[in-house]
Amino acid sequence: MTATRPPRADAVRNRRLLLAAAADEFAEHGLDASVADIARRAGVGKGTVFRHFATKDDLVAAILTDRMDALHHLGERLLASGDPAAAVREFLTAAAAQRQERDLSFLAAATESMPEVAAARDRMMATIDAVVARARDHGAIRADITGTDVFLLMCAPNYVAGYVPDAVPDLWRRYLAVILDGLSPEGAQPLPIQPPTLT
Amino acid sequence: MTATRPPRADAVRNRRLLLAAAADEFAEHGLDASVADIARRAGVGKGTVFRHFATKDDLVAAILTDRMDALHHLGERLLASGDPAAAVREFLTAAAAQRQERDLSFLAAATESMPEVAAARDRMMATIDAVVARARDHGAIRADITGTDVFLLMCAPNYVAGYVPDAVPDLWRRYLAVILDGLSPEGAQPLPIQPPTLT
DNA sequence: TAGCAAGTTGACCGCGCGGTCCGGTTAGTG
DNA sequence: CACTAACCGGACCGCGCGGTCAACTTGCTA
Repeated sequence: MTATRPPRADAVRNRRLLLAAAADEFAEHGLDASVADIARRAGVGKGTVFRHFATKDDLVAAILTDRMDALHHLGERLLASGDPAAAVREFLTAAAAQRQERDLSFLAAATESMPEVAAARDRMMATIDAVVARARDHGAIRADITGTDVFLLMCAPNYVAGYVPDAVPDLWRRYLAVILDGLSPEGAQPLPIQPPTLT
Repeated sequence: MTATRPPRADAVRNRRLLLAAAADEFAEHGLDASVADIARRAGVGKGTVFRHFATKDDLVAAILTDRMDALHHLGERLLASGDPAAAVREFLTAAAAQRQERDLSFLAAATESMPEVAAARDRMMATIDAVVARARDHGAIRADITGTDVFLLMCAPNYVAGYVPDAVPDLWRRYLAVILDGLSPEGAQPLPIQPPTLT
């Protein structure tokens, strides 16, 4: 048996500091944020970064899985609540709000092949599927929309709003509203092209 | 007076080769595509790149202005044609098709501060404003949508479709249809947040 | 066809990156 | 309290980048 000791207190603290600093640094400078800057921001040496995360990609993966799991848990809570239509609306709103605070969506492309990230995404996808299926069954959203569609459309409001130079706070709400109108059964035209499946 | 000679024939050819090679290389490797690779792909030396474009950013700017001007001219043609609703639909379809062939939308962020790019964007924006205003006046799209809104929403279908791993051709059409339904007056809920203005 | 400005080339430069490594430090244990 | 394994820090490495330059080649003109 590998009876591993619990990690030292400072190691736990530094790991948390590093994740926070990295999220901030990536949000400000994109994927090009340097490991040295992240270490400086966290107040530790560069070597400490690589002790906790073998490569820069592993660090990115850790941030992403944390964020996706947060949405996963939110989805489960919404499923337990009553209103199927509100659940979809609130899920998409929360996802956009998370991205508004710190837009890290570009990190997804960099780590799509890492199994831990894929697993977290699958967990989140399963929850979205459930939320969307329930709303569809209640006629709260159009019949030809799948969970995968909603997953893909999730990031669009922030992406769109991000093109405005001096960040208008909450502008994403405007485009989320447009997309929600597009998802509603009212006045829906038939969709071309079959819905996609992931992996 | 500065009576400049016309450029030499090989210089004109190389400039064209470089723009094409750079567009391909950026589409494949993102903004990180190296100048050396672009030169190799165009079949010229690295020095030649910097003779035509003072910096890598200038090269990016040249590609972007070309593409935006193409859409600008399309918009003008659509304005001359009859159907206001079809004009919006066709403009957005063409914009998405351009991005489908080679997605270079990420280049915009890198050069947003360059005046020549801003000028090309403003030309395109003016055309979009006209196309959207005409459609709005005819009741073809909802009353609370502006040209800037459409400009911002333009890239969303490709962005959304781009998250699917093994590129489903024309998947963007599905999400363009969702957004077009969201832009239609039918079943439109009031939008939160005022429409943005650029610069 | 002679002359030359314009164009081309690839070796070269400095820089900052991701990642390594080892000597010094410190938190937890018996 | 003394010991030690885990942890930390930052100098260091090799690499590939954007950009420069001086020697060479070539399309145009008179």
